[in-house]
Amino acid sequence: MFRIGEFSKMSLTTIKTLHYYDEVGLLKPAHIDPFTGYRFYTTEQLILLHKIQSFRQIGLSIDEIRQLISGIAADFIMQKRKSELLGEISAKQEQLSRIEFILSGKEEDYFMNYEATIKDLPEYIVYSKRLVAPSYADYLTIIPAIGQAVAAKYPDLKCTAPEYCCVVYLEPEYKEKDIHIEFFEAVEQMKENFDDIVFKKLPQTTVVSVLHRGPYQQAKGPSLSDAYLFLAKWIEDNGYTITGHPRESYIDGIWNKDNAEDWLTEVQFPISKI
Amino acid sequence: MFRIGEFSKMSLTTIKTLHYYDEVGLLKPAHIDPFTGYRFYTTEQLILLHKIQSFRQIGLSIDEIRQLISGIAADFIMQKRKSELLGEISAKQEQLSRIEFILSGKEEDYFMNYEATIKDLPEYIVYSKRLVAPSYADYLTIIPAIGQAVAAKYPDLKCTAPEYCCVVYLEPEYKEKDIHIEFFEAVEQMKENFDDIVFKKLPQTTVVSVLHRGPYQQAKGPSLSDAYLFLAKWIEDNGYTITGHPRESYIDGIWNKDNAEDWLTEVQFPISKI
DNA sequence: TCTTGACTCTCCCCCTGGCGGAGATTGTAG
DNA sequence: CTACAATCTCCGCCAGGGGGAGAGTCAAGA
Repeated sequence: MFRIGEFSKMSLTTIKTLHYYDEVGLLKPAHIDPFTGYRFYTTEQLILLHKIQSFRQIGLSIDEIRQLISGIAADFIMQKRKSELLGEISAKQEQLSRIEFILSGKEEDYFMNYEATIKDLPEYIVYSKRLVAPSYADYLTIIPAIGQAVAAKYPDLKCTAPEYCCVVYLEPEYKEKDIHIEFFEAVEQMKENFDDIVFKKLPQTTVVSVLHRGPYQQAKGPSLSDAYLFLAKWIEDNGYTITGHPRESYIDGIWNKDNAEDWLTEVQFPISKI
Repeated sequence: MFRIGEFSKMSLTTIKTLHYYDEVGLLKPAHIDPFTGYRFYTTEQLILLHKIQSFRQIGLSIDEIRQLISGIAADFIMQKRKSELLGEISAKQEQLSRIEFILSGKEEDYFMNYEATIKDLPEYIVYSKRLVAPSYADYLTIIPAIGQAVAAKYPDLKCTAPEYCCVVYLEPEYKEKDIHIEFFEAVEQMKENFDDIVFKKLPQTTVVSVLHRGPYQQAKGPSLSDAYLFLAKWIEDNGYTITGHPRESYIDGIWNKDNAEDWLTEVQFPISKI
């Protein structure tokens, strides 16, 4: 019978840990003096603790070790831990890749000053319209008109709060003219389609996004196209693939901010891992 | 200005998390109503939160993000996180390797029923003696004699509590006769050498160890040599290299347990990763 | 026999990054 | 005026222990 300090040195385990294992019922002392409360251990406990240490070293939780010691389903627990580990390793490797991407950005690559974030967009109920815009400048007339048409048809229909209003680019390459787009605005309920307005559910999607602050085009400072360049590079360097058309979601713009420097747009690419 | 619920939907962040970020000073609302306590956010906070999310996704802590936002030492923090990640990934890969080793052990490999544990042995002050034992059976006469000789020379010298008493095998291959060994016993202080007894410090060492329960040799059931086989396989399969001679450390034996089934021996191999 | 110092006990708080719930206000729509 | 939704603060919880306070125990030296 060893007192806890001696047992702690034999097993290379701190007294605190032995207290804890006693408390959670993982390793009870062979005997506890009923008067002093002193814990006494034997070499039986040393064997068990050696087992516990080996299981802790492969990352099993106290609870899993408790199950293993009860003698059940060793293979099942090991398989479970193995698949956990595979997931954890690939998550860390992804973080590493993203860090290296950031470290690779030089000061002179001014378009690298975005922060890419992965988001799981929820499902949205939207009305939508496909159209071909002669040029970007025409957005400002075309898009408000759609909203007005819907409001005229369904006066009770409300947009979601907060608003989610975006444009999807249907063509792969960049164009200055005759831009094929689909416009979406999130609303609270589905309604019947009319004219070219289609109500649908925009499914849940995983995207990588950046926020673009400022006007859409400018001579000095980043234009919106830099956000696209950045995301394309990010997606390639971090081993993702694009699974859909890019979206621009408008947060602040000419309708609520006079100064173009204050405009805020989110660019999103649907992606998945390999 | 958005209330917290609306802001939460815009940013895809839970209200709880926003409360928490406010509390820890990571993201303060633009305004708090002094009468109701309601929090109000603007798109400025949305931009900042987007940054925070991207940093959280690469595993930075709240504190590190707070430093980054204060505008200091971005590269330093990223490098630090990178080396952390490299360490974490290799730790997980080691766990994976150990799990796969366990899963590869079939029921019929009865010698696989050991549990390998890595330990950092502390430094020990020991007296030691090199000798050649004609056979294993001679241990029982040779070793006690050494202890008696030391006790006669230094009556005040005490062994450590708990005892640490081990034999190191100086030759690489297994032998049944004329075994070259070095015997160690941990004591409390250094003393002058005498005869063939040498006092020294056994340096701190990393070992992989198993516990062997039962007699040293037996017809059915594992013999001590199975522990060596097991460890050798473990070391190779998990990508370690042996960096020293194996040790047997005696915990329970004939001196305190009559029944050989109760003997307990620890076998240790000094190792390092690649 | 007394004292001193080393051990050990229990109890409580701390770490991370939030999550869940209770009970009390506040805001808004019918 | 009354629901009901939104929000507030406060408290406890997770894993795996670490740190320390204050009190009781044990063994050896004077």
